[in-house]
Amino acid sequence: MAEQAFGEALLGLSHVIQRRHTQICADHDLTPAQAQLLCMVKDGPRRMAELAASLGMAKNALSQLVDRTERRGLVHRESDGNDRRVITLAVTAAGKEAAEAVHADVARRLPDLAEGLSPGDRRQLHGLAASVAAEQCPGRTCS
Amino acid sequence: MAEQAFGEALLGLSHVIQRRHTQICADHDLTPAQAQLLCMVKDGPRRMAELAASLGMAKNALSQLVDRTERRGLVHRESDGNDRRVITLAVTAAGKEAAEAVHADVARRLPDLAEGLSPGDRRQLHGLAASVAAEQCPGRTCS
DNA sequence: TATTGTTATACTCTATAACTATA
DNA sequence: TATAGTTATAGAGTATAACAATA
Repeated sequence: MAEQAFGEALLGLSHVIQRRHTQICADHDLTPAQAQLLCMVKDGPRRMAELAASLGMAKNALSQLVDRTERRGLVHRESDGNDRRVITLAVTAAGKEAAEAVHADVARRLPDLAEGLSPGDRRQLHGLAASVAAEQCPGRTCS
Repeated sequence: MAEQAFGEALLGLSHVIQRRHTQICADHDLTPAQAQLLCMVKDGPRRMAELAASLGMAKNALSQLVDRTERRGLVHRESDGNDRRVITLAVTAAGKEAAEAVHADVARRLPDLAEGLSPGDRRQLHGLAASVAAEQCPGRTCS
């Protein structure tokens, strides 16, 4: 068994997680980007600028992602009224349903990746992953 | 501090790793896909079909990735001689240099993500990540 | 003038289907 | 006929730059 450096091990873990997540999203006819967007608006409308910042993407990239997601009937743009420059994004009923289905499936199927570990090791990994993610990217609990 | 489910914690960890890796690749003027390709051919030529299987992508998708990478002067196609259908892919000098630079940078900078952990926790995470990655995706040690 | 969001354009990545050349 | 690889086409994602409307 080759000694694998820490960096490579993290990268390998990330790859298997990403691959499984993409599959889960695809099973619900979603791309990962759209699933993430839905997750952030499923509990109430949010401004475009706020979403772009949370997603770590430029506002124009978000605008294009929203275009595609809106075309699928999963979200819709709304005017805010007070400031007429502002657009808020809300989920549709179909979007909310999809978001919750993916979220449940992530919780159910992603942990399978660690099925080869002992229960104690799984708990360890759970805690360490949460700790690193929280430190590097605070306020980002999304499927 | 919100209780984060295991699936969400894994996803959060994967996101921060992926983001950092993409940045490291970009610092060397590479995309993650191209860096991965370079990594697989940097120690000797490989057949297209073999590469496609290793990368988990269809052979036509690989052909296109190779097109872009070859256009940048990082790899080049060679005929195998024996079977004239076969094409082998080799790195150029520039490609080899880039591959090794990225590889070194991954080893140097990716572990920083875990800098908030104790040395013991880092060792734990290292072992657990390597174990899960090896089980889910054997033979895949690549930057 | 500064801010919010969009449009235009370009490039990467990946997928499906149809294709060429060799075996 | 089967295999190795390519080409055509399309859609998703993201980036930069220029733009429109509102404050």
